[in-house]
Amino acid sequence: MRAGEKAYATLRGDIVDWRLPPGTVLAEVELSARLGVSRTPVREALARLTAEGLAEPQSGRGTVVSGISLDHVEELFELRSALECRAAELAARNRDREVFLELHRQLCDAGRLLTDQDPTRHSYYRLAGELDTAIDAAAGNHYLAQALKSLRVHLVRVRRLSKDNPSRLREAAREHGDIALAIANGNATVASAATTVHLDNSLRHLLQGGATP
Amino acid sequence: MRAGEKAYATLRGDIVDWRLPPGTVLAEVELSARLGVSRTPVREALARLTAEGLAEPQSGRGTVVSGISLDHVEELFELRSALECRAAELAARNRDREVFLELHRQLCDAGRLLTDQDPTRHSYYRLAGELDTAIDAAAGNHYLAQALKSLRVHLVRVRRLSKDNPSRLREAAREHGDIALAIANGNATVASAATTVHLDNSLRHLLQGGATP
DNA sequence: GCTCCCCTCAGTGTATACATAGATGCGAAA
DNA sequence: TTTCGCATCTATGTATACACTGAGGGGAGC
Repeated sequence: MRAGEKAYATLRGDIVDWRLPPGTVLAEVELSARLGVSRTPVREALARLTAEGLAEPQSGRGTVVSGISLDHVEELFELRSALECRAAELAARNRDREVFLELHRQLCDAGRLLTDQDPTRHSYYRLAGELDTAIDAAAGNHYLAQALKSLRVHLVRVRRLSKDNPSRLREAAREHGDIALAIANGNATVASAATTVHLDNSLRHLLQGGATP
Repeated sequence: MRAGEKAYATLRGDIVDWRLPPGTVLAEVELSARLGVSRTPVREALARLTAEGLAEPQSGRGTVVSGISLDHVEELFELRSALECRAAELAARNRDREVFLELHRQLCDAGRLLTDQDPTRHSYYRLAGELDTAIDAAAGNHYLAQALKSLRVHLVRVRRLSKDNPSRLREAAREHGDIALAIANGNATVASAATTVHLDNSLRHLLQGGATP
């Protein structure tokens, strides 16, 4: 792997997983020593992180990990809602019916995924991610997919703001199932509405300190 | 101005104004010679352009100006519609009534701006830009504004795909006036609907080879 | 004559040296 | 004692040298 790519991936992971909390100073010389590469690829990585909004230039000198708080979450969800509702509408028009029926079946059955001893909820989040991927693919819009991709980075960070809550995750799985079913049925209006409902529930639980996938 | 900033601004302008058409190879050594800076700031500029989608890595080696065609325009407008409709709704809720009433007045009077001998339609596009800025500010959503900002770069490129059409511009001004009025009235539903109508008209005229601001 | 392999070269990837600007701390003066 | 100014220093901005990879062309073999 290229050194610049490695530096970027490492820093991005560290920021998203809160190993580098907001406000952390990203000094080029220190990072190049820690990551074992020279300053040039580190600079490239910092530029990419800044473009994504994960880092910010600090008063014209230096770079710091960008802050994210519950104040920002409402704005983030407003954008998310706009993008995901539209994606769901487009997906409902162009979808492969069988794909979303299968996702619907799996999501209805997701309760089992949450009863086992998987503390990271890995299998659940993977299924939710598959729904996102399927919607992006069915929507067939490169620009929309790109906008959603850059948005999801921030959403992963936000997820760490609060603890997972099994009962909320089960509700969320059901809501995801509603979305998948509406898309399978080719009903754009219902798909958009189900997405709106899901995001509103997620946001409220998140602001209450509950779980919000 | 910093060399990297200068290189970025120059290349960005050249790409947006079609002086560097899609497919143009952006070679680091050639650019550093042409721009009078070393390869380091050129690399920084190319990285930023790639992140914005104005340039693309070519088969793992080199960078080329990204293509944009009428095939992409529909996708671009789909994303634009999702973002601008939501922005209009938010603006309608939080707006300063007087600001948008004033914009409405100016837009209703925009016919005069188009009758004079301004071939670049500078004064008209400036007014349209003021409406965009006012909506972004009233919406009060940093993430949404950022998404719209990165989208508008591509829209400027698209504008060059077709010639300006005075009669379409006059219609567009009226549509903009409708949007401003709905926002001034605090009616989110109408603001969103007016935006949808405006974008649909713009897209259809663009695809017919007419003007589309 | 065609195809495959090797050599060359061009251009990117990385490292490092040097320039420069902003910040910080210390000292002096009011 | 406090404030202002200067010096120093640290971290970034830029340039350049070197390494390496991938592509393209030419030659040889089948």
